[in-house]
Amino acid sequence: MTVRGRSTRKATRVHDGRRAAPVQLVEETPWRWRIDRAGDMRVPGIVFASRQLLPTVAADQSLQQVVNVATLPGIVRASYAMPDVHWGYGFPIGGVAATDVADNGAVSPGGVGFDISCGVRLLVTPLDRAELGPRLAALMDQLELLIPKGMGKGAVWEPAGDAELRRVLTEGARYAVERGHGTARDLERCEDEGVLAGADPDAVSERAKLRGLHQIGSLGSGNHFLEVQVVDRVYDENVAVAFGLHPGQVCVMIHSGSRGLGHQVCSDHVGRMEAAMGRYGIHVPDRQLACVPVRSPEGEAYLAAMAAAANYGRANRQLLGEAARRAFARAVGTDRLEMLYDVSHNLAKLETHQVGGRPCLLCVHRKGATRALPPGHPDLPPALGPVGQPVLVPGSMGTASHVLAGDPGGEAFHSTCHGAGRLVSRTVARHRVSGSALRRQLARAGVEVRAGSDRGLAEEAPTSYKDVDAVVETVELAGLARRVARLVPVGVIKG
DNA sequence: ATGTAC
Repeated sequence: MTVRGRSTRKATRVHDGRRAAPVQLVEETPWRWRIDRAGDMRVPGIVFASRQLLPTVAADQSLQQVVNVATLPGIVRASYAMPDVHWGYGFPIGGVAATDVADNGAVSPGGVGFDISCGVRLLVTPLDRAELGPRLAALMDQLELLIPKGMGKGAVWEPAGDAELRRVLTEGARYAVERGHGTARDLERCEDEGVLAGADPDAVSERAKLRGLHQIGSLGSGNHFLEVQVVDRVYDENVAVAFGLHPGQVCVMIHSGSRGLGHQVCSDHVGRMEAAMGRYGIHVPDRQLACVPVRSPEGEAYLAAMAAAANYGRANRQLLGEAARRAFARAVGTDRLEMLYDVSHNLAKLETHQVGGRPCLLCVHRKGATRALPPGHPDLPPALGPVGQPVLVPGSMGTASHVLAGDPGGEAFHSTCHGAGRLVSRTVARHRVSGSALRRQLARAGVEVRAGSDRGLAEEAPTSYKDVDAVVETVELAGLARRVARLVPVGVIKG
C-alpha cells in the first residue's frame, strides 16, 4: 500500500481532544477583528487585518487555528493573529500567544514552528545605488559565490567538531564573533545580543547536531534569501536617521534560520510532547498543538533545545553577514556593512508583561511574528532606546521590504507581523507560475537574480503572497509598530 | 521551513 500524497495535516485531523468552536468574526475597527470566546476557548481571538487581508475561512484554516490556540492551558489576554496570518502547523503563521508560567502555562513547539529562530538581519552600506552603479552584477556574482544556498549542505564555516558546535549552541552569534567572524558592535545590534539564554546542547539530539554540523552560514531554501536592497521611501525621518537610513542607500537583507538542526529539534520534541501530554491532563483540539507545561521536564527540555537551535540560527545569520562583507570587499572595495538589527520571528520566550495590572512571567510564542520593543524599553541598546526596536519585515521575492519601529501601543506583547504572508500553497504556486518566466520578468524589472532552482522561484512568486505594503500599513493603523522605511530589491540570492 | 517519509 502506498502512502504517497498523505499529508501530515490529514494524518492528524482525527483527534479526541477539546472541541473547537466555529469561527465567528466581529469587526471592531477596519483593522481589528474579534472572535468571542466559545466552546473550550479560554480567551478571545484578536485578528489584526483589513477586510482585504483577512483570510477566508473556506480557503485557509488559519482563523480556525487562532480559535484552537485560544484553548491552550494558561493562555492569557487573547490568541492574536497579525495581518500576514496564514495556515501553519498547529498554530497559524503570524500568530502570537502568551501563557502564564505560574498558572500551568503551556509551551508548544507548534507555536514556534519548524524553523526555530528564523529571522532577518539588515546591514546598511555607505553606498548609494548610483555609487554602486554597474558593479551590481559583479557584486551579485561574488555573493552567489560566497553564500551557500538551497537544500542540504554547504556552509560558510564549519565547527571543528562536537565541542565547538556545543559552543555555537550555547553562545550563538557571540561565539561566531569570538572566533573572528564579526564585531562587538554587530552583537549590540542583535536581539538578546546574539545569545538566547537557557540553551542546553544536551537537550539537542545527536541527529539534530549531525544535521547542523555542515550548515552554519547557509541560506537554505523556500522564502529564505539574501537581497541587495535600496531605500526607496522614508516614512519617519527622525527614526530613519537614528537607524542610519536615507533614501537611495544600499542595504543587505538576510532572511534565514536554523536549517536542518532547528527542524530536527522541533520534530524530536513534538514527538516527545505528544507522548507526554496526556500525563498532564492536557487536551487540545488539534494534535499539532502538542504542548506541556513550561514547568515540566518536557517543557524545560524543549525550551533548552529551542534556545540552542535559536543560537544556531543567530550564528548562521552572523556568518552570512560576514560573507556578505567579503563579497562587498571584493566587488565594491568596501566591507563597511553596519548592522541595523537582527531579529527572530519564530520563537517562544519567557518575558515579563503586565497582565491584569500585575507583572507576570509569560511564555510568549511568536510564530511568524516579530518582537517589536517600544521606545524606552530596557532591552534596547542605548542608540535605539529613544526610537524603539527596528522591526525587519521581508516582502515576497522582487517586492518591497519594510523597516518598522516598535510602538508604545503594541498590545500583542510587543509583537508585529513578519512578512507578506503566503496566500497560495507552494504546490498550487508551482502549477500556476513558471520559474523561468519569473526569472525573466525580474531581470526586465532590473533585479539581478541568482537563484538555485526554477521550482523554488515559482514557489516564491509574489502573486502567491499578500501585498506587504498593505500588511505593514495595517500594522501601523492597528498601533503595533510604526513604518520607518521601505526598501526595494536590486539583487536577489535565493535557494 | 525540511536530507519535501523512515
